[in-house]
Amino acid sequence: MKQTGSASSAKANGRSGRRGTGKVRLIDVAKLAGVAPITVSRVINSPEYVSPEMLRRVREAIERTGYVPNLLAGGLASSRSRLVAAIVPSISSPVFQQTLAALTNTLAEAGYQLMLGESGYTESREDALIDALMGRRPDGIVLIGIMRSARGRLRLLGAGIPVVETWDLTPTPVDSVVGFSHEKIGVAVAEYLHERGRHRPAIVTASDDRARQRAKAFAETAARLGMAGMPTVEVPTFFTPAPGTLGSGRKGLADLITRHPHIDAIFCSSDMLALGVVTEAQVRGVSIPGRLAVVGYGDLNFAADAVPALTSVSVDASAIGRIAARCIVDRAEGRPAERSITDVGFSIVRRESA
Amino acid sequence: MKQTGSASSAKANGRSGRRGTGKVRLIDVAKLAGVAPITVSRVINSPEYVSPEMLRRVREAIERTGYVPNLLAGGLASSRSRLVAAIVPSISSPVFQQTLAALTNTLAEAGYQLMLGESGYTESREDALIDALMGRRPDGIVLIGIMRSARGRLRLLGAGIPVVETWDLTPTPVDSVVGFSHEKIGVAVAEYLHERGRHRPAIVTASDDRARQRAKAFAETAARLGMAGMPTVEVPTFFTPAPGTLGSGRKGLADLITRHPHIDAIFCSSDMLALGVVTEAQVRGVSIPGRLAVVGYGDLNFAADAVPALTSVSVDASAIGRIAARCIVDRAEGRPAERSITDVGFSIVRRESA
DNA sequence: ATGAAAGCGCTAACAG
DNA sequence: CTGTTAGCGCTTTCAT
Repeated sequence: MKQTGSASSAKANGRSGRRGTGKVRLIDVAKLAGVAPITVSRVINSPEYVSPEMLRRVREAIERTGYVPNLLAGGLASSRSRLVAAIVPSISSPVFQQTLAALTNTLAEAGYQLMLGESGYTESREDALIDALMGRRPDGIVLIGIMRSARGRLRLLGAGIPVVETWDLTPTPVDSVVGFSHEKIGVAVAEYLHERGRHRPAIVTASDDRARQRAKAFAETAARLGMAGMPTVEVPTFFTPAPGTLGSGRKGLADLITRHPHIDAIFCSSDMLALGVVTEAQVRGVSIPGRLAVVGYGDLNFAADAVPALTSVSVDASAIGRIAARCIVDRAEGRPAERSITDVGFSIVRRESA
Repeated sequence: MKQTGSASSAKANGRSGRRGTGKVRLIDVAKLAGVAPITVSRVINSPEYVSPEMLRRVREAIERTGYVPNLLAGGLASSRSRLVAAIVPSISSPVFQQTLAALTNTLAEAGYQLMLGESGYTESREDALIDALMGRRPDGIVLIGIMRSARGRLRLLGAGIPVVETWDLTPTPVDSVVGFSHEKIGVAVAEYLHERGRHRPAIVTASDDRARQRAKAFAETAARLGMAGMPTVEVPTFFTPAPGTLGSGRKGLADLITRHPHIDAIFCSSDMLALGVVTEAQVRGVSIPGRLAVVGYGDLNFAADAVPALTSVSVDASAIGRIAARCIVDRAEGRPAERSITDVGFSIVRRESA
């Protein structure tokens, strides 16, 4: 008959055990402080339940041993990994960086770490990524964009953890969503240009989902307002692979102005594209905003200082990250999430280009 | 006398245990396949040791149960978390994005996940971050930049895991380093401009470590070459907080040209700053490259398409990420790292602006 | 090629 | 407020 004994005290000191990292463990700290392991655990995770004297003693022992808790073990024991997964379509896309930064930092403050995955705008990679990340038992998952694949939705739902979709709105989030309406942006920009007397709009857009939503709403609204001459004429559109670059913006204007010399406004799916359009316009001697109005999207940090300064759709990318992080942390700590759909809105920042 | 029994088989099915996630476990798969748990483990982690028939049976069971291995548990048992930590000074700094993307993807291919932390260019945050990340027992850690704080170096060394410092070179890496010499860049750019007959150079630079290294080497070389008129005259320099923006580039030129009207070349610490300088030059009617040569850094995707196209220092940011990832994976899997110092070099891409 | 036993380092549950 | 006990779900070691 084997005695389990105090499994952990079996070979407390030294690495005589099966394997082990040879590092300081919780039990080593407990020994030094002359307390039970669980007390050390409490000092770390719920100091409010520990007497000041004990706190002092244990903390000194932690200090002296240089103990760093093994969160893998803690996570396994508590079913709370304090890990949050994020799936980003493109890490190098500048619009998402602020969200990512806010996410990382807000989570870090709460003791959570972000795991990053890049899906590259394709559903299959996204699904594979979800599986890989799920194995880590994250306490939550943040998606840039909304989950369209049915299989992905099921897997997320099945995980039973908070899921936050972002940068978009949907009436049917997997769990919760924080973003804004790309459709409304398209409508608003079309109206903005219409009010300023533009009648022949065009579009330069990257071909990702959300950019297309904005373009579609823009085109429809333009048609509705009779901007294209008559409701059925299509708004000339130049597509380019995501993410948009200055170069593709230049190509966009070159293409559009050749095929449709009378356009007087362009809605770009990113500020980088808009900067490209502006650049090409300068090269061709097309005056902005005189002959051509240009509206960008993202209100990136160069928009205000470009010449002419870019009118752009501004979105609070940091807020999206912060709110998503709070949403997950709240839920993970047992607090109910405030609401499942958060619209952070947007605004059109009027500058010289339109 | 307690029997430990088969700890795991105690309450195989259902959540009658202490807690637990109610999810499918390895043992559930084993039961369904009628094999020992370890066999399922082998099918997943070392299929080469399992017979084809067994492989088939177990894989079917995995499929039918929808089993997703708990890597937290696996990591604890094997002391290999398959997690890699990355510390970035600034997530939103465009130069690092490609490295981050390459890192994430190369690691993901090898079954590793990246955990992200942002240090914000300060040593104290960096140290705190290291502690937080170490608790996760990563199999490796990647730093953008080199570790200067002594405390940080010690903690990294003490962790006993591969550490890769990047985006710089040092003869004394904590472990290994993959980057390039910022000093050489400064020298090379100064020589480049000198060869093209520029004699009154200036600098617009962000005030981060690496940018300052480039600026310093540039200034020293310029002085050595007699570019500043005589060896002791300082090269006019405009500093701006990192990261550099288009706006600060414009301010930089405005400031420099007011105080030093005769400058004929500017070395910028980023392409965004260079774009700002170019923009401001256009506004002021300063011809580029006629009166003023401008060199950027980063060779970002807009450099080639700007007007005038930006001459820039090109660095293979993706290679840094890929090599760093391989370095870590190799070491983690027991293969020896190829070498501890990798210089990926750089090149000056000659375009219109200089 | 497969299996049994024994933990990895920590925390939840329940006492006192 | 502190301690005891029993695992969390997996993999290593050693045996067959």
